[in-house]
Amino acid sequence: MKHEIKTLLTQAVSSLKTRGELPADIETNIQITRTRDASHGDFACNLAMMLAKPVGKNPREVAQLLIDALPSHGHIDRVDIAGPGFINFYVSQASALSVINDVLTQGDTYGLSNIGAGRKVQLEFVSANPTGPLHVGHGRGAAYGATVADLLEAVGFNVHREYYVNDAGRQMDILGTSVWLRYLQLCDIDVPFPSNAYQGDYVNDIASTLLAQHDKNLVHPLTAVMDNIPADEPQGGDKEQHIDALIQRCKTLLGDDSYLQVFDLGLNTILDDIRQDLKEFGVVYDEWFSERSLARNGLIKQAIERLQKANYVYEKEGALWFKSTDFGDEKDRVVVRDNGQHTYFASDIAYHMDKMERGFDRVIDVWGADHHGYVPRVKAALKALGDDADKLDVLLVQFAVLYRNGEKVQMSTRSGSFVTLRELREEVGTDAARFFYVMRKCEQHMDFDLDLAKSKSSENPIYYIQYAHARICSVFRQLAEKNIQHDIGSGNNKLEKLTESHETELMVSITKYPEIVEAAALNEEPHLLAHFLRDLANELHTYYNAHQFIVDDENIRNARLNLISATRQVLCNGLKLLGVSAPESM
RNA sequence: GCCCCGAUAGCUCAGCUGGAUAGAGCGUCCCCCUCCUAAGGGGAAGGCCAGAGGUUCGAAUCCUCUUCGGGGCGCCA
Repeated sequence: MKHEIKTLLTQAVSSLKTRGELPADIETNIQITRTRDASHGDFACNLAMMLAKPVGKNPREVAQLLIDALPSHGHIDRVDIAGPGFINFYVSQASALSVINDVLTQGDTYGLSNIGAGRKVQLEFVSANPTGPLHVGHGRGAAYGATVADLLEAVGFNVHREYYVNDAGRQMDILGTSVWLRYLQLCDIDVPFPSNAYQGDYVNDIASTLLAQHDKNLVHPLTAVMDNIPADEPQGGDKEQHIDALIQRCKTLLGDDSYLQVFDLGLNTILDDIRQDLKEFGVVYDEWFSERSLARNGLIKQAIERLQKANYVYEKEGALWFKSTDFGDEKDRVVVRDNGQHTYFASDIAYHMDKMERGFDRVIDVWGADHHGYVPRVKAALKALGDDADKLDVLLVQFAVLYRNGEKVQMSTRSGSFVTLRELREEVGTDAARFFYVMRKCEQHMDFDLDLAKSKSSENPIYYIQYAHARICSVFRQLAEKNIQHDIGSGNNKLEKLTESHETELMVSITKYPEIVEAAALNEEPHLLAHFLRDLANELHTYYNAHQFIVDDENIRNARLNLISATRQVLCNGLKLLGVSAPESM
């Protein structure tokens, strides 16, 4: 309807232009909005006020010109000028009622559209280092990314969901070494555990598996392990030097093959856990992209060579630097260190180069807000490579700060004292977690009150929405118990019986649903849908309280049943898009 | 020091990208089940939209500055 009105106005403007009543070169930006107040009709347009000044007439005069030039339309009863020059459109009742049948016939597909026209979008999200279980901070990125992906798919984009696995680098070496040290402890070697190693229990579990697989074949005496290792921080040394020396010692004593086995056991165990965790959270991927594969396939080398060829790389103090300042970054960045190792940034350049080569129309990265400083250099690299950096959008998700008993929960992966996503799901349930995470705009800091989310009381908006859905299902169960048939066809013929204000409001909301899905998808703002569903549930509950559905008059009964059945369908479709279940009873 | 995000009811947040009288939930107070789930509904109170300028027919929304929060700025990953 919105689009139809816009078309009508566009026609009006062009006919006024050809008749010379509007200057031919004037620019129009036609915005149709839904009115907040029913007394202003159903839709409003501010075009007349925007044209008033350039045309040199008062807004109400312009509005009258536009209305006179407006082609007639079967579904519009009346067009008024109101206030300072708004043009208000009144939609016919028949048109308003028709939405109910639309929903009932379209079912699961109501709200879907094809605005994306099959364009390929790649969405990379979570991509947490596989050095430990996902924590609640990752949960927000997971819920947000998955929902944006589903929304984009709902409006017709071809979405490719991807997880970038950081299976290379120092953090992973620390993990491998942590596993080995725990393994030594299991083998009664009294080796001190570094303060900078991964402290979590899961490291012990992996070490147990290692012991089961290799018996004591990977054991080395304490003296060999600790010989000449610089002191750890608690002993007055440097924790970084301490762990790095241990990593080297681990590699030397085990040899390449055995080291890789320990490393891969840690990596795969944790990755499997992450995969399972996300799956249970309703988050699935099309691809798990390995960072190590970049080097293996020569992509990093290729990326750096391309940058060199384009003359954006120079050598300084033994390292290779990328001239990102040529593209607006604050300082140049190292891509290959003086020890010959490429930096993480070099991997990222290669990864993004590869994304571009895979032919996506659009590439979206969902990152934690702490990585915001990283955006300019990645975009700079893409520009330097000659790619279209505008194809890349980085969505920054702010941290979720947890509160327990009114106090901030401190989180640290290293110390092992964090709340995992799995714990959160077990405490509050997947539905509530998914919903809570996307209830806020992603750039909004979020206070996640664990106690509140845990409490299974009416305070939880997700229960409120699910309850509305279950309530409707319950009505139909009652109907069946009373042996009354719901005649959809007859209800559809008697929709004009739906004259109560509650009913009209419900219909308007249902009509809005496709617009909400569209806006939520195109703006990457799932919270719009979350809020819409809350409002829709509220209208349903209000209606439920004010009127009986199972009444003696079968015309009214069937019409009302059609309306609540359509409402149920919209609630169900919306919840599904948010990754939340729609229970039939509660 | 530089950069990003935020500031709206007592609390947690919306506000459709500049529109008509700024909205929800929670909390507080009052009311509603002989009736399809009271896990619900209705009503009341509660606001200098952080502050000051600017842009225009019109600003919570856009721009600048100030104040106050949160986060980030490595040859770490």
